[in-house]
Amino acid sequence: MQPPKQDRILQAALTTFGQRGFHRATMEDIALSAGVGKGTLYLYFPSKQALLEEIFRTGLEAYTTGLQAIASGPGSAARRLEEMAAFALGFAAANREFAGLVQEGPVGMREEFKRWLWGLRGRILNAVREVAADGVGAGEFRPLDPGLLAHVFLGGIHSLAAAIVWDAARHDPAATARSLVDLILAGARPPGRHAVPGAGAS
Amino acid sequence: MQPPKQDRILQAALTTFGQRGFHRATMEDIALSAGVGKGTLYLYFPSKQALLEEIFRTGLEAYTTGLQAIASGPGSAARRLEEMAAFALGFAAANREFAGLVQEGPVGMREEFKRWLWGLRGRILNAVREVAADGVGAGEFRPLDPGLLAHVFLGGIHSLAAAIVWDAARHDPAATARSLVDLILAGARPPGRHAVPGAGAS
Amino acid sequence: MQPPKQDRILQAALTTFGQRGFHRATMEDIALSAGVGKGTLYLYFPSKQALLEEIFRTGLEAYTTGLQAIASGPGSAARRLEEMAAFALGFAAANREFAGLVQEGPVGMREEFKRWLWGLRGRILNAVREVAADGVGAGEFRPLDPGLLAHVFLGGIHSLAAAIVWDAARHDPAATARSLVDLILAGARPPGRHAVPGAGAS
Amino acid sequence: MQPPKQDRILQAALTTFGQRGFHRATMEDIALSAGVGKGTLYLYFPSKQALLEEIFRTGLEAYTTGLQAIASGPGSAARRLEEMAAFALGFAAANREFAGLVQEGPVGMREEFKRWLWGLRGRILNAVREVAADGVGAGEFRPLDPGLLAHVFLGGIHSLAAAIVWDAARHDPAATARSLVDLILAGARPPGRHAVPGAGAS
DNA sequence: GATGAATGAGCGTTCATTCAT
DNA sequence: TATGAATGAACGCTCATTCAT
Repeated sequence: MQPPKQDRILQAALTTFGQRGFHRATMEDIALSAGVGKGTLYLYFPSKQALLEEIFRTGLEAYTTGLQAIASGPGSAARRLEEMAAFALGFAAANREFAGLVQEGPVGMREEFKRWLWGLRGRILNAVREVAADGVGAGEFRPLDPGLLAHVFLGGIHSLAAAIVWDAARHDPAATARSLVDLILAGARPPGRHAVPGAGAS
Repeated sequence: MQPPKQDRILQAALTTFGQRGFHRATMEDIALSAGVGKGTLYLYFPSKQALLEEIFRTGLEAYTTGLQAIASGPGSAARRLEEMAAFALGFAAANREFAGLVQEGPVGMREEFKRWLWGLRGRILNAVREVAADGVGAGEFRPLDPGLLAHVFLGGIHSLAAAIVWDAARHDPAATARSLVDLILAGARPPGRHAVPGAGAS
Repeated sequence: MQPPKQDRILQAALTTFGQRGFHRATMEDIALSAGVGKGTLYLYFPSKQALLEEIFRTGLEAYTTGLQAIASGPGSAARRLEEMAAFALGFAAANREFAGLVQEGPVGMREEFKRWLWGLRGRILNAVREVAADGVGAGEFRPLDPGLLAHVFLGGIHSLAAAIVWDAARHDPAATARSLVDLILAGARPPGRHAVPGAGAS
Repeated sequence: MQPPKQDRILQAALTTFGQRGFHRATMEDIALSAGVGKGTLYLYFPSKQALLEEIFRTGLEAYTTGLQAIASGPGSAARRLEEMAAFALGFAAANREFAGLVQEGPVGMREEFKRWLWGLRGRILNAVREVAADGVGAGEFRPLDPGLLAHVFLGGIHSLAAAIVWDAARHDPAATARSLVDLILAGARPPGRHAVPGAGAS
């Protein structure tokens, strides 16, 4: 009962949405879990939708901001990628309920909010893209499509995050991040073997 | 009115679920879209849930089977990865509505069906993992964690697929697949530069 | 498949109504049980209601007619009452499904049909009433309200019939009829004891 | 709006079920009649079924308890029978709607509840049976089957009650009860006339 | 502010009935 | 005559939201 009521409600909503899914969760469930009356929810949030959106907004904003801060921070491109990966995986591990909810997808959201989500996704992709472009500019990376690297990097992270959420197994975000970045930087081919032009189309 | 009624209904359901989301779509919407009476839906599918699950089952089974066939087919590991990427991106491009629906996530599905989905996901990851292991065994790839490669590979593909679905822009699956695989195989570092132990902390 | 189709349908409807109750029985159930197509039912009966009413009509008409025949037949009043009781109990025992259905009551019947039923009930009460009046007129019975005797007589029979239907136990209609009539004719008091005016207030 | 809402709803349900029959009555009808919203019904009763069962339970429990109290009370057997008859007929007259509903039969009830009803019926029959057995034991009645007397007694009462419900005519429960019991006690035969052995089978 | 009783729009599902074959 | 695929009106029930206290 110590945290301000608004936070208690958000936490209760997060838990409830996570457990039962957005549509199966009722406002009564949430009120019960928050230890407040049903009507009280509406003093702090105008609707069930708004509750969900607020959770998404707050959580994803923190996630995005964290990634952007690292992206625009100091260090080599490789170093920053590794930090971003560690941050993202650590975020998922530290916020399983939230991560699970996000994986349920943009269920029943207003079109407008879906666009905001898509924009956010773009901001994250952009952050990675810029790091990649930095790397290319600095000669740290070979010339490559920064956008493609962003998809592979983030896609890999989110796939791993999904596994973390589902398996409930312990993972070491830092170690996983190191391996992931190593794979992406060094590639799968053995050192010394060069790509043969046109090899892919043989 | 030519395609058999069951297919008309599935198609209508796919479209309606895709446009409005599972929960907002009503059986009446679907019936209208299929050009049949509401009761007719129940002659072919026992419930709204079943309709959704049938769509997922059919589509994802085809997707998974396609990937598995390539994975266990002939060709070098690199070659197979490229074909799988091309197949996956082509599948998403050719089935935008379905791909979009899948991205909505397992909304409101029975726990049992969620487990089936998760198992399917495992089968797909496994297919990639095996190709990766083949590559490592044949010396085509350096020693690496096949599971990690699977996450990076599939994560990258699904991230690109999401972009394809949203942007409605034209993409060339084959070309994108080539670039993607090239990046993963060769890595982001310039050729000749080797990973320096501890380089990430420069 | 030998009995004419109309009878097969009626029999199937009787069984199905009896097993599931009128509202829970579906026309499909009945068609299945009769071994005909659903549409065929409507060639013989205009509606589900009509099917039920026809069953009631046929069965109750036979019941009523049987009772009336005995009532207006030969024999002493006591003798006729005994025959009527035996007939009624035998009818219930021989037509359990039908008797059970009747005990479910006039479920969902049109007001018009309910009136017909009520009229039928009146005809049966009248038949007994006339026998009672005969008995009084002939000095076989003491002066009494024939209508009251009709209620007691039929009420007793129907209460016993309900027990027969529910218990599925074997009963001997003739013996039960004899006991029933004996009780009603001789009364519960020991022979020789006369009703003492005001005795009830002792 | 004065009686507590639960009672208003029960009353409205009783009336509506009585007028339209259980299956034709809709929850909306009932809500309208009770002057509350449709959803409100579900705050007090979990389902339409439950509403019906509650009506039956409450009413029949009162009826049964009343009869049992008289049966196990003081007084001669004859006296108690008369009081029970008066109570039963008075109950029907005072609760016409309820009595009519009961006569509709156990429509659409769960098998479990039907068994409860049947058990209740057994309790009532038993109450009468015990009074009859008392009478026999005390020499007040001649040796007779108490169960048979119970069927005749209750059957007669319920037949009369049905007439009361349908006719909407004024009846005097006490007087009718007196006549009924007199008939059953003294029998239909003129005083002094004894049953001739074998007469029934002549 | 806080509550929870009350509301009623909305939806999945059933099934008697129709009608093209 | 016989069929059963197709229909859509009808209804029980849920739950987000409101508002009197």
